Amino acid sequence: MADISRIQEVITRNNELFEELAQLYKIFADSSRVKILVALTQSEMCVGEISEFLSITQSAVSHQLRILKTSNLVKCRRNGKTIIYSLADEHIKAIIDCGMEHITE
Amino acid sequence: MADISRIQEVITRNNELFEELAQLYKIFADSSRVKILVALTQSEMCVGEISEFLSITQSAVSHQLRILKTSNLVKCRRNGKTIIYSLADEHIKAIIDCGMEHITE
DNA sequence: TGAATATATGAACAATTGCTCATATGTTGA
DNA sequence: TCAACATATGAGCAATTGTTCATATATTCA
Repeated sequence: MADISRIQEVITRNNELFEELAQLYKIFADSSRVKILVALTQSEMCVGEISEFLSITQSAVSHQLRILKTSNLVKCRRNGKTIIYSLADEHIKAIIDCGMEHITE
Repeated sequence: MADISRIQEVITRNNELFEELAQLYKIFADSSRVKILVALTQSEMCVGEISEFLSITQSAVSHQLRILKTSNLVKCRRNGKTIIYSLADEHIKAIIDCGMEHITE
């Protein structure tokens, strides 16, 4: 039996942290974005390639990539006419693996 | 440089798995639910206690707890008039910690 | 320079979501 | 049995979201 009011205080004090945490999970909370991120754990890719295997329009992919980029989960570089996306850091794979472990238990 | 069509095939074949993964993250994608889950990592609690420190109505908490329960993230038991909620398993803390690590890097 | 190709952006819309309000259900103790 | 308390549920609503369509921007190459 823990002291509830102490827990309450911790939650309240770190309120913004938990808002931010929810915000992070919100990005993983869409299957298109999850599939994009999973694909990018294997290899960098351009928009057209992603669009093709997700069976959604180029526009939709572009919108999702913008969300991922704004959240610093992916980065991109231009290569001629195409723009190549890749994961921004290694944490992302860890987060995916962590959720995966819960599902496939 | 990996073989894109192989990646595409893996994504397509495991399609439902990624849908399920996104569904899992969707549950963590709300700050009220995150705070509830974090609080429950510290101690089991009844609905009234949760409602109090989240500053949302008992009804809202109840709705969220139903979502958490349906998704098997929390379990509950009755104790007289109150109903006491606790985490369903230890994975949940792991998922939270994993996201937290990304934020506080 | 201008057509072709690749990507980004904005508006619009349907679907989903989290909340509140009102009320129902369930439990206790007098 | 009935009032008081704790929790659950359903309807309704505003806000957010993911997509498509149309169009803008950027790059290459003839």
